[in-house]
Amino acid sequence: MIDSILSQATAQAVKELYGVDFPADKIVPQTTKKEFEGNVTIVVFPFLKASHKAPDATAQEIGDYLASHCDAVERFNVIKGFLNITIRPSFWTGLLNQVAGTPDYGFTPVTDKSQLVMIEYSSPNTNKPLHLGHVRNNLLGYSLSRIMHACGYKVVKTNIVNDRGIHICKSMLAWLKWGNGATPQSTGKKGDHLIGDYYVEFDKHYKAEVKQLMTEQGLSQEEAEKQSVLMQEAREMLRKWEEGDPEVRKLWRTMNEWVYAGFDETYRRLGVDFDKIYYESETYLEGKEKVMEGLEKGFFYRKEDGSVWADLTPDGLDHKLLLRSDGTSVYMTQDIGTAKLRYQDYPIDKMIYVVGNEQNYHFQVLSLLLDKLGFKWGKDLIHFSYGMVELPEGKMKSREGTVVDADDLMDEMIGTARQMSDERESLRDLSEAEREDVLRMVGLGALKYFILKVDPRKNMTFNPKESIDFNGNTGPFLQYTYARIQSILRKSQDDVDGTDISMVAPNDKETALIQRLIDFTATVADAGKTYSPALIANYVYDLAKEFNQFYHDYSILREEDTAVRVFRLKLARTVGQIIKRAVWLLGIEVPERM
RNA sequence: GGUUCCGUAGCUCAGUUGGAUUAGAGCAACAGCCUUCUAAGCUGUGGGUCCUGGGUUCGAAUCCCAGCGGAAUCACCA
Repeated sequence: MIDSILSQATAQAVKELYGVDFPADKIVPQTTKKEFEGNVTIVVFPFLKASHKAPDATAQEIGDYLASHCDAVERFNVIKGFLNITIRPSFWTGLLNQVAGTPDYGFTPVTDKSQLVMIEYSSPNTNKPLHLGHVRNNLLGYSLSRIMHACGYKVVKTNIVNDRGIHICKSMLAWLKWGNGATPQSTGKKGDHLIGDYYVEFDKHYKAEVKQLMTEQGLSQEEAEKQSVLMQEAREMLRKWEEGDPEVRKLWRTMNEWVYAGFDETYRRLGVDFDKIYYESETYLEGKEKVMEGLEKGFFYRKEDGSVWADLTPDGLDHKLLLRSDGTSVYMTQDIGTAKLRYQDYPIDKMIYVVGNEQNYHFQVLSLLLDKLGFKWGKDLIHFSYGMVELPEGKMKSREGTVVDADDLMDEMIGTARQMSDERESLRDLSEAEREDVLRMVGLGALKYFILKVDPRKNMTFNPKESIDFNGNTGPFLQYTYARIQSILRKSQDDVDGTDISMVAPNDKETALIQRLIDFTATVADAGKTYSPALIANYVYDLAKEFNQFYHDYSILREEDTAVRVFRLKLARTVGQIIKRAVWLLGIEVPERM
């Protein structure tokens, strides 16, 4: 806001002084460094070619022009090529009023004309419970959906559940053999964990069998794996499933229901949800038709053995298999199929897939294929690719039992929040239920912020022993700042909105805070353009940090001048509002006290 | 080997549409601050060849090239 006024005015100055048209949007004013006087800085080096003068002389001339032509500018100083501008006090209070008075500040409204973006995330397999890697996926996807919404898109959150295939058959087989009819009810276990246990059980017996074959019959590992009775039984089960064998289908349906009940609980606790869920069992045959269509149109070709391929060498990629020689589909074919269904269901303008970076190549190929097949959003599909979550000793490995389970992790986070709050007074007068709610918000806030503040592209390290912090650059710090602000507001007697504050001259800390509040709009827009929850996270931390410093340096309630007191209250309240809005974009809740 | 991504403090990470003698936070370490608006906070100290070497220019952690190190991927797996 202040930025655009200044860049417009500067462009005007350059035109009038030097007769050169310089695009205003190329002029990006910056916040003045703390060591120098002023609020906003314009770097004049880019204008030197137009002015044919030394940097400081150019800055001086532009400064003079701005001082006489732009109301917002009170005074300025020049250091080398840097023009530091001090904004008029009344302008600041006006800006604060504007931010405070805009209920949807920073967000672009969604209208009938808005584009529709579909975001696919989560996409679990139904043979094991969610772990830390899924948590990263879910939190990123959900936050992204809110950011896109804030940027004015209609958003459809979707989940494609991988509910069929050999992995589920393994669990089913193990359950039949060693389960003794165990159910979530009979064991008291969450359904997804129960099924996960049988998946592990299968793997254990399978490994033992292979080992036995190798030692007793002297087979190579490859041969042993081929001869494994257990694996053959699992394959047999998959074939029966595909034939629609009623027994197998019934068991499959029952066990999947258990898993879904478990997933639903995990999703609910994580605070994520979906608008539309697709099941692979319902979509995996769909892609075939599209591929055949592409074959007829000559986009693809058929090999002698009957398999269908796409030649992507003109695009710098390889040949890609689309249909096996037996006519069955592969992963890529399925993704084409779900794309088709989705496009039937929704008028998609933009598609975002939140999927780990191990599938970068897959999505490069998918984008080309969808484009060839005539999906208008295919070419520009976004693969929101994120890095893995690693443990200090390396990757998580289910075989070695080093997987960090999502449910356990959430329990631990809430447990830690409970421990820390036991030492505190501030929650004493709340009811048991209210207190638990706060602990839940804080524990999950810590987890969510920990994951979202990191650049998604990077692999991140999670150390279970040191666990996630609650101090410093963390979710609880943001929540604490918000709760502290609410506490001040509860204690204030002033009529915040009915008092005139236009004559207040803000100090440096206050102008810095107001500037940061204004920046929220640009930050949200940037986050939407670059698909980056981390941008929001780091923005809101800076804001909260700045407020806490202000809080310690200047009293608010004890300030004697009413106008100044009210101005500060309003500032604090607005900071609170923006923190709440910003962390909402991350899927983090804020408690009124903590 | 091909392609893509990453490399910043002891650790976890910001900063990358090029900007200010001094590259920022947090954690960990050390020293302070609770009769005072919530100490999950604030202040200070120590800690860096921004992987290396070139180049581009008024100016490079940021852009380009080469190299080194790490990750992912290159299946009739998903």
